[in-house]
Amino acid sequence: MSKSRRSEPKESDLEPLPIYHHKSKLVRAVKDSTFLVVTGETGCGKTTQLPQYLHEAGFCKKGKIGITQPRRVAAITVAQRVAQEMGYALGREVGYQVRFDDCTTEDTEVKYMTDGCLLREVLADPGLSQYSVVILDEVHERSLNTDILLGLLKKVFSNPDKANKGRRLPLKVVVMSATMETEKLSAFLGNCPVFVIPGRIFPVKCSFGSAVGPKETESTGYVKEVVKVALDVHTSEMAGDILVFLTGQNEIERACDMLYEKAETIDYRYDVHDRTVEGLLILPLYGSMPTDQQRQIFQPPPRGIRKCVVATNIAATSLTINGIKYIVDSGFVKQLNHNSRVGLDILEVVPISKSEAEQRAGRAGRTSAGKCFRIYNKEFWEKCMPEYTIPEIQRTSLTAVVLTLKCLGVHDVIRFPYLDSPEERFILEALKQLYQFDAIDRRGRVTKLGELMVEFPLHPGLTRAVLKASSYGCPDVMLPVAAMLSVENIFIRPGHPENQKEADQRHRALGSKSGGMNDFATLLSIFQLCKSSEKPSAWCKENWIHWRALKSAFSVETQLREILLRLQQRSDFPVESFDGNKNELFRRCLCAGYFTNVARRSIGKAFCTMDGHGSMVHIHPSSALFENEKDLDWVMFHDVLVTSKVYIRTVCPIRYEWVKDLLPKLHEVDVYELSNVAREEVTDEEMAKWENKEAAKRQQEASAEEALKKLEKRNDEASVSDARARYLQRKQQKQSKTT
DNA sequence: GAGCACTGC
Repeated sequence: MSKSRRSEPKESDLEPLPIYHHKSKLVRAVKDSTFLVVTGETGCGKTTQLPQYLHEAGFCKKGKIGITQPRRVAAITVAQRVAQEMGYALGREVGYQVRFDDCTTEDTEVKYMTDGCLLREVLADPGLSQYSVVILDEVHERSLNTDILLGLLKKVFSNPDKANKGRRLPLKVVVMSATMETEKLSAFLGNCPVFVIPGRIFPVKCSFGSAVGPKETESTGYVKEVVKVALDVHTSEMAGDILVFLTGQNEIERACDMLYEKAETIDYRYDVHDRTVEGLLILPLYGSMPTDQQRQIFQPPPRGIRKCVVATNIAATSLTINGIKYIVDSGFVKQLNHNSRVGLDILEVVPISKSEAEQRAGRAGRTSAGKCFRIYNKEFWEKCMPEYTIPEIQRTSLTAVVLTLKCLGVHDVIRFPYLDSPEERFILEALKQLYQFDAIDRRGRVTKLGELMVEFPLHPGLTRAVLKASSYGCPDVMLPVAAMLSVENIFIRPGHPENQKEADQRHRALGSKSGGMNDFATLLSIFQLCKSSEKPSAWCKENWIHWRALKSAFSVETQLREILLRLQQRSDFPVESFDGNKNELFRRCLCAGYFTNVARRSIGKAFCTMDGHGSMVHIHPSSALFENEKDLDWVMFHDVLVTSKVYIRTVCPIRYEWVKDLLPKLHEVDVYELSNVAREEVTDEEMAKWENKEAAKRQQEASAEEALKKLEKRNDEASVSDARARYLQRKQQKQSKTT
């Protein structure tokens, strides 16, 4: 470990990284206070260099340096590079840990990891006693896990004397962010010092278009506009590749078709500023694309050909393409938002934030100066685009988060120090759901079951079903289903109608192989058929199944099985017995996790949900139960999709008797009481008062049947029908545009 | 009668 080896910048570039000039001051700043905010644009070297400086300064003598990243690939590639720069073998002194891949040893001193991994570590060791420094990187991205870690570290180490008691070395916390919101971060961490490192990126000139105004938003056909602008760039700008931002697979394929058609009609050999642009290489890019196809994006185009990549937001942070000089920004993104009023996750197209627009523009300035063409106008920028993207913690279901916090001893989850607090009703909804799952009791305390549940990297409903099945001794049927439901969509639905027909037929056939009336059983049988087939990847191709998704389902299932085995060795693991038929047992176990997702047959083909909102829903055409509704009364479903109708997807029939005892639980909890419980420890007297009130209320709502009638009357589907109305309006406008 | 962005444990 010679000092000189590490103290020189190892970049092959002649110019040292900007951070190099601040080395000694930076190390001093870390030593001087518990919290430090470091800010610097991409390319300043903070992610790779700071841990090396701290290592050299002796921070690893009594603990590790841990650096979190929001993405797996980033954690792995950065660790590789740092190991190389320090002259160590990866996995020894410098290592990384991500799910399914732990490349560290006990002696690892500098450890890169995903934020989710560190959160898991905190659950096992809340004081992070192994670390001398924890660095949270990319904090400006506001990922759910990073936000929670930030709150936890603040809560624990705001009182460093107390928190560092018994530690060999006081813990240092460094929070790294691109330039935005640094004052806010510093204020959050008790006005801690901020260290600014200049960046090393090239200027990007941005211009606004005229196509999209605030009143038009997504209905204007921005796809067409984006295509037009991209072609303009192609025919009038100097050499350099183009990156176009759109929102989804469908749009991207449409845009590529249009570009292809129009680029063909362009007279080849365009004379642009004395350079010859011969043609355009059009490449789509989105997450569910096969990986080898994704790789093509990175190859330089043939001589004289301009590359035009049409991508989702995947190109904003996850993938970096070299040679991009021009950005065409649609101004929209597809985002999953949780709606607590109806208890649904709704995937919708929304305008991006100003900070996100800057991020997109920045993609053109990585290797040289660039240009960014925004298709929307200045008015749209000012009136429709928020300053910053709403952080994930404010637009996601918090059930799992609240359980995690409670297990970490954070009783008052409402007044937890969030950098940005979620709305109280999101938290109340989470508390209610945890209570329904028996994960917390009426006093808001974690139950034994809750302690088991937090161990699983799954949505709490899935975990509940897995634990139920395990207590009945049949985890083998539930683990694969839970795994299949927690990975990305496994069904391929191609764009071309002929292939579509074939894919649909294949999927339907897989459904009937498993009995024909249970989508969960279909998932189980796909898992088993593929696993036992001789050539699983060929089997997937034949059946229009995503092999990549299925592979990850296999790994998830293995992981879940290991966790379960470990937990079953505990003496208090629940054991129950059942002597009905297996098919029924399977569905009953699912109900334990999904009794909130139960619907009863209503007028026509519609079903009415029992979740307290009484929304009208329809079975999705991809379900095996579709068009077999006649004999159905009660069904249970996994997820909801809002498009032309409100659809439930992944469905199976159930019997009312199975959920009869669970349904009252949907109505008995008064969330406001629960929130008071969450705020403070209640006395026995208060508790008794509350329980009396609850009992009286239960008497009033004598049966679930009655509650059901009430619900059907309430017909409280306002938000859903709003969303549906917007969708129909958009569709209509789109149609009128095309005719 | 079909409209799924991206992460992460």
